[in-house]
Amino acid sequence: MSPLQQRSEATYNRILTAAEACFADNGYDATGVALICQTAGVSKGAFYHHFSSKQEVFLALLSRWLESTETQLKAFQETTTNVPESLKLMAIMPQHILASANQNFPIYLEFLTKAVREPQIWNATVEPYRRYSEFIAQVIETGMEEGSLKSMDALISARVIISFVLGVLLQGFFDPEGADWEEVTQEGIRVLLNNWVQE
Amino acid sequence: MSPLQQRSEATYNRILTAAEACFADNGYDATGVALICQTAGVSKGAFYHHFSSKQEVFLALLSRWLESTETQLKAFQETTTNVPESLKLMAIMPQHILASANQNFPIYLEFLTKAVREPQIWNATVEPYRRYSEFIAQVIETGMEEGSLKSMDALISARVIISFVLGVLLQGFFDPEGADWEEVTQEGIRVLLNNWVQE
DNA sequence: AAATACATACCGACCGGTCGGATTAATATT
DNA sequence: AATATTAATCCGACCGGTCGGTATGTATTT
Repeated sequence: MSPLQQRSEATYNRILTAAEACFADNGYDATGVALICQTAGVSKGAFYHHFSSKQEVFLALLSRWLESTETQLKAFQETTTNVPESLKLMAIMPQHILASANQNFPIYLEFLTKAVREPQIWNATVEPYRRYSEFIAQVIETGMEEGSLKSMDALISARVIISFVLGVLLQGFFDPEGADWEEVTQEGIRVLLNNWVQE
Repeated sequence: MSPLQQRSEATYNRILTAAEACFADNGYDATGVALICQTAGVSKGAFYHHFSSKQEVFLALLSRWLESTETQLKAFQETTTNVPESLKLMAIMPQHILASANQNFPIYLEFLTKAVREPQIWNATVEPYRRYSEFIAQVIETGMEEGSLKSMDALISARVIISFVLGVLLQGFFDPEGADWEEVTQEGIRVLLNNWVQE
């Protein structure tokens, strides 16, 4: 890669990470392009050289996030040994993902609010989410085949798990002091699995 | 009430409902005061006569929503007879609340996103939510005392239920066609209660 | 020299909020 | 009952400022 390309890519990333920070701090609308440039230490010309609009940065951020979660999911697919155990692990995973990237949570919320009105964003958000659901359903079905799980509607159960995890996530973010969310997760998963595991 | 007061209150409400619709359609930031006025059939002067700022309308809307849910919750407190059964009912309730007010869901999301950054909104949102949690916890404790529920940590279990319901709500809104969410709710509650109910 | 990468100055649209005044209604006065 | 006075309600033109985006110039690399 030539030095010019290198520099170009560097500024591109500077803009992206700066935008991520600004969006997280102030929200999408309240964040001006000028602020992003200033934070990135870059001029407006550079910004519009790399991105055609503010929304494009937003979309780039979105896809980057989705890719990373997708990757983390794939990583789990390989460590799967015992089905109930891996379900337990996968349920706890999002907690840690978000714990490590807690300051970015507002952006994800913003993604959701935008997704309501912008079909482009909706697709980009919902499609990977559906993959996630089906993946979990598949794990459950594997468990049923190997006899470690009772017979049931795998997709419904997958939704139940995801719903629970999602809810804990939301609450944990908004009211971190409100409860020991780690414990809540444990208890919920315990109860759910306790019902589904074949003795 | 004098005719003048009547008219005043009428325009006040017109502005509120217009704002609710506009916010739901376009989001908070994208909704200009001018649009709200136009929708309400009211001048800008009238608007700023009743509200000191755009944000104040938003807050008024928020408190109105919180009050209504609070009321609906109180209503349940009185129909409580059998604890497991009423838990089941209460879990289904939010579904119907939101099903009837589905077009307003984006606003609630907006409430949440705003709550992240504005302490005033955060307080107004989290405080009633905590009341909600404690209310459910209390119901559970009642069930434990009367022997219909096993002995457990009531608050943790309450969070588990709420998490699950919240998650279903979110998913059901964003991906209504993705699953039979009614069934998912039923199954989740069934599993949870099945574990907690004293045989 | 040609192209890529960036910088600066600037435009036009828009938006929240203000302001002076008009209109309506309630009250006091005659 | 008619009129005058006051107060509340509402109108809409307008302002200050912001913001996304553009036009144009410069520097650096190939």
